[in-house]
Amino acid sequence: MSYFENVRRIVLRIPRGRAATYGEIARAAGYPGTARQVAWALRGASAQHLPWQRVVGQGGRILLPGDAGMNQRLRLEMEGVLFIGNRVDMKACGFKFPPARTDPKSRRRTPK
DNA sequence: GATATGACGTCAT
DNA sequence: CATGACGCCATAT
Repeated sequence: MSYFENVRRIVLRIPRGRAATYGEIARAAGYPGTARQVAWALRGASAQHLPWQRVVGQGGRILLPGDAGMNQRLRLEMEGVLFIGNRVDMKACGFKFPPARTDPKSRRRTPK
């Protein structure tokens, strides 16, 4: 299992109309402190069926430079993500990842 | 193994 | 708010 695949899984669970930050994704994927690598993994995301537009920087800031950034904003607005100035309204559209469960009872799918 | 590269994050100016 | 320095770490060369 590669780093890329784990990150990919997390990104895929961001619901439509919501957004998450690189750092949050890194944490949710089990690699805290690897926000940059998340960005790296998203290169070519468009060719990977990944909702790359739902990944933004801390505070909802769009970090993609130039046209790509405009593109991202449009895509987000298209799916209903709200903006406040140049940033995503994380307060309203920030996706909270479910906390990692250690409780065996609630563990589901591929138990082993 | 050594260096270089980033769609990052945080803290200090 | 704008910069800059630094830490971070998977890949690329």
